[in-house]
Amino acid sequence: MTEITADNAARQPFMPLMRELVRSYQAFTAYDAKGLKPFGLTVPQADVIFTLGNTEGITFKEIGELTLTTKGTLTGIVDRLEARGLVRRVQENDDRRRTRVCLTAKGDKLFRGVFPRHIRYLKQRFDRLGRKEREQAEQSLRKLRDIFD
Amino acid sequence: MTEITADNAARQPFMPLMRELVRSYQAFTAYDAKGLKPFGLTVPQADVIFTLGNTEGITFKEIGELTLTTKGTLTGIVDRLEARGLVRRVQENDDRRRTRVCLTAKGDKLFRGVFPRHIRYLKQRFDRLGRKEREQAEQSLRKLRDIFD
DNA sequence: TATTGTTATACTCTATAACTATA
DNA sequence: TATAGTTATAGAGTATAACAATA
Repeated sequence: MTEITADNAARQPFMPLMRELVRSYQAFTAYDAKGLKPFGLTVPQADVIFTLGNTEGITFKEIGELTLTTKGTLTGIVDRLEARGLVRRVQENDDRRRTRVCLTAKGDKLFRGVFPRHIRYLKQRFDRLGRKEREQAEQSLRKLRDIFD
Repeated sequence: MTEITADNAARQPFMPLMRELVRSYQAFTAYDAKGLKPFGLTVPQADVIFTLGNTEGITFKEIGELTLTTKGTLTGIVDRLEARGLVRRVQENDDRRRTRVCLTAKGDKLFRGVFPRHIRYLKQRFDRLGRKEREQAEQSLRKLRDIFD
């Protein structure tokens, strides 16, 4: 058990794993963002649109839980989507504190046009992994997530 | 080979892997940012400070390559670190287009104080993985990165 | 001409905390 | 009192492209 100093810290056995996690996410998200850009969507915006797709609308709270976005941030994202006419806010009647966010017709049209195309775009890369590799990666990432949750 | 539509897209076999990649990174980076906050460092700022540690200074170009940050963004990050007296810019003599960024004495002190502590903080969590799991995760993430590079 | 880094623009996202209205 | 969402504050990071200095 040697002490951790500034000089030897970088040699901790988990450092390569941490680096790979960060760099692989950066590489993925850059590719993801690039594919969404032509549709005028940022990654967090697309996350919301894709979450709302094929639903009757979801409350802010639920969207926040699904996308790991805090409520203040989500208000801004939804504001921008609403300004573009892609979603609308609907007050719930049974509990008037709640607001459901729904895709508009225009938003649904975008969802149906963009989502499958974007999935194909991502699939091009993910398909370079074999089934076994994919399952292995999925399992490893799940463990990694558990560590930090 | 069925067509990908908005309705079945979410059932593509790579979707769980993608979700795990994003969520595990989000969980990690939230923990990471929380540990850096008391030192007044953001994640990208710490990335730069840690990259500069134990070096004689590195050029913008190299830092950008190591941290995957574009030059315009890096200028801003370095500006903020310089304003706090943690780094300084040094013009290179052999090629005067290049600027090396170095830790100041204050920056080095911060590096030596924060880096080992932060590594221990991260290690607490990463050590919950066994050696085998860690190596497996590292290997999977490397493959994942290759796909998007 | 090509490269290094800066500047300008214009946003988007972020955390945080106080606030409003409902329950 | 607690919860859902908004607002206010104050950055920080981002992409992009034009730019200056140097090679």
